[in-house]
Amino acid sequence: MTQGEAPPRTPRSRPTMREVAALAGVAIKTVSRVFNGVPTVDPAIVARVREAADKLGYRPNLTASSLRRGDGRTATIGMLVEDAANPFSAALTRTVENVARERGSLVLVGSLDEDPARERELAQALIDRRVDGLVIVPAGRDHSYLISEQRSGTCMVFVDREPSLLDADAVVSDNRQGAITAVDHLLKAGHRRIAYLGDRATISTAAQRFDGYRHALEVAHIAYDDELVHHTGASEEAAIDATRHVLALPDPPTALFTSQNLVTIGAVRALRALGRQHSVAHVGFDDFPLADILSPGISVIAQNIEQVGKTAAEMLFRRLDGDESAATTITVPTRLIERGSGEIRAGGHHD
Amino acid sequence: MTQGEAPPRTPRSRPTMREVAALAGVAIKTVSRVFNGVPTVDPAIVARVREAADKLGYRPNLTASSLRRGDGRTATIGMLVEDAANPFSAALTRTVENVARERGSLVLVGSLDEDPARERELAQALIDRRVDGLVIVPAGRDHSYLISEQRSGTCMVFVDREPSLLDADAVVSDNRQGAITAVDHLLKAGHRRIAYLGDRATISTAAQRFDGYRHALEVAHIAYDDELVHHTGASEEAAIDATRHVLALPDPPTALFTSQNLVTIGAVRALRALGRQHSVAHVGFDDFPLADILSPGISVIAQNIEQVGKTAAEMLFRRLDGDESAATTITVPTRLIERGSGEIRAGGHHD
DNA sequence: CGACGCTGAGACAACGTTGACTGGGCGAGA
DNA sequence: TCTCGCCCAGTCAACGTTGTCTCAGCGTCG
Repeated sequence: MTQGEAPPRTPRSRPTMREVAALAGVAIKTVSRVFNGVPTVDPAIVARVREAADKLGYRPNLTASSLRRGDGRTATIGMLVEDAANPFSAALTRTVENVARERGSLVLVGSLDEDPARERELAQALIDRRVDGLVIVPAGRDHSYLISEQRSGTCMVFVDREPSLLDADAVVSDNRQGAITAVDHLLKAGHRRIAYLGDRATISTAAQRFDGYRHALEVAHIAYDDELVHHTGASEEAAIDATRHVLALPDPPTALFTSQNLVTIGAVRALRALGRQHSVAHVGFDDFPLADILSPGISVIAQNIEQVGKTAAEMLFRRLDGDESAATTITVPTRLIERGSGEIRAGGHHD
Repeated sequence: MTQGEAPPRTPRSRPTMREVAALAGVAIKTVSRVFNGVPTVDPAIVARVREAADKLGYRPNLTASSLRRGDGRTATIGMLVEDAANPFSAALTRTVENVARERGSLVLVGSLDEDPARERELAQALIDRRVDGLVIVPAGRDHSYLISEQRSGTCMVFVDREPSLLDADAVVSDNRQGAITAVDHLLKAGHRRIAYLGDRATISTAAQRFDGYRHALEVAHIAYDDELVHHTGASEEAAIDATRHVLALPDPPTALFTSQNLVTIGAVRALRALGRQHSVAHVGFDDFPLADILSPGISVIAQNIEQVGKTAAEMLFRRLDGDESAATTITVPTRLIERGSGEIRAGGHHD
């Protein structure tokens, strides 16, 4: 099998309006009118054009169309998330996609892996493709590079974390209040030594949750103890180590507050490995699948991801529709889900 | 606040090469050369152009570029999955994105929700945006509508399920062999009555897994019993019902083979609700997070999603690079992960 | 019967960019 | 000194589409 044999290996490239027009015996502009649903075309000609288009397998070229069109819209929005594979990002992507679909738009996704350089690169790549707008879960702490894009008319909404050095819309969860709720819940169960295990404090959401933790302790007149606090980064292994470490202290915590998904799961693993899952109370930030099926079930502060994503996408499209009002940050409340682990009382077992 | 106040609300539209050229005092083509890294430009002019571009916040318009360019490539590929939010699709998307990124491409995603009409619509939407290629986890059973697109030069690779009525590349997991392995494993543990709970049999992967189940039983000379088989669809609730139902039979199964993720989780829930999780053996198809942390841990047939996604993306890019060889289907092996639930012996408890 | 308005279709240019070609300046070799 | 060729930047047209304008045909009304 060398190369010669394929006989009807057709033109190799996509048919254009010109070819459809030629086949239908009309002007190219008429084909354009047909595909844009302009009503002032003779039905007989519409039929002829459609037939010719079908025969050729013609599909309009939206990139050419958007280039020529007045508004230059591409009916495509960009979405930058931490990692398309993680459940939080995936759920967010899906809700944004749903809103976009209603508006006839598609979504270009990119994963940042918490790398600010990647954020810049991918944001540029999206802008170079002239997406109509951007939904960003930012990795970096300096978004001034987007100022000129914003001025050039690219709409953008930040999600989960607010923009820095840039004035733009944002939709975030109430991280601080969520953390306060979690810690209050543990305090109510009688705990006085509550450990904090969380992501790196440079990540703004982690910082807010940590702030909530400190605030709740302060209100309860409990002295802050550095030994009970570990900013581990988002990794199960590190969380396992940190959990083991705090539980091995001379005066160990009776309760854990873990402020991020993977940290929560690491803590769950460590507690089970130590056989302490029924004696150490535990509330995690972020819900996760099967949290209810473990024993004890893991109590969590759940974010309303659907509402966050939906709100963000709707904000973006409102901007695209011409809303010029001042940039806002919308805060979406979290809620506590009691499943057992957070209800273990100090100095005793859960029922 | 009516409308008049914003003072330097600049041009509102993006600067073009023309404007950069004007500011730098060169021809538009020279700007083009600079941004394309053509070496035959005086370094002093390069610097002047770059400076002008920076001052204006110029970013090249890739859609215009790809329109004019010979190959018409958009450096964008399309990816259609079942649901961007589910872990399988999300993991797949991410591996494809990784390969695409190396090639300077971005990924447009769309969720099909098992709806063939949506598959068509979204495939068309992607093609209308002139993606360079398509990675599809198909929802429908008739892909002939893609024949003309394929002939027009759009490359496509099917993932997880093979194309029907279309000759195209595919990358799939070895569903049948995986199911055989699962059932064999249960047979080895002494089980003779093994229930099958799975997705609708119209879904090809489900059909293949069911086929593996039947084959393994046949080889073991175990009569097929219709009562032990439920094609529930991919829903936890339905799986819970089906599990309860088979376990309530006069001659109930001693082991379950669940052929899909949500079905597996439903079965897990049902077994726990009945307190039977330590007496009924269980192997699921598809791994899921925290399967190891349950007790017993859930034994599964794990797909190698990363390899599937990577292989598919690489195939696609090989086609884009001009590979014209005949369409192939690549089968990626699965592997059994023993965690406890699948090792429960017939008529007894696991160690 | 002629001017007028309306309907429906084509001609032309332009969106932002790049491929193909042109042309001026300059150094080298005859 | 003249010519040839090279280097570098510019001109022009085109990618596939649509906005704007034009124009032919036809029915209407004074």
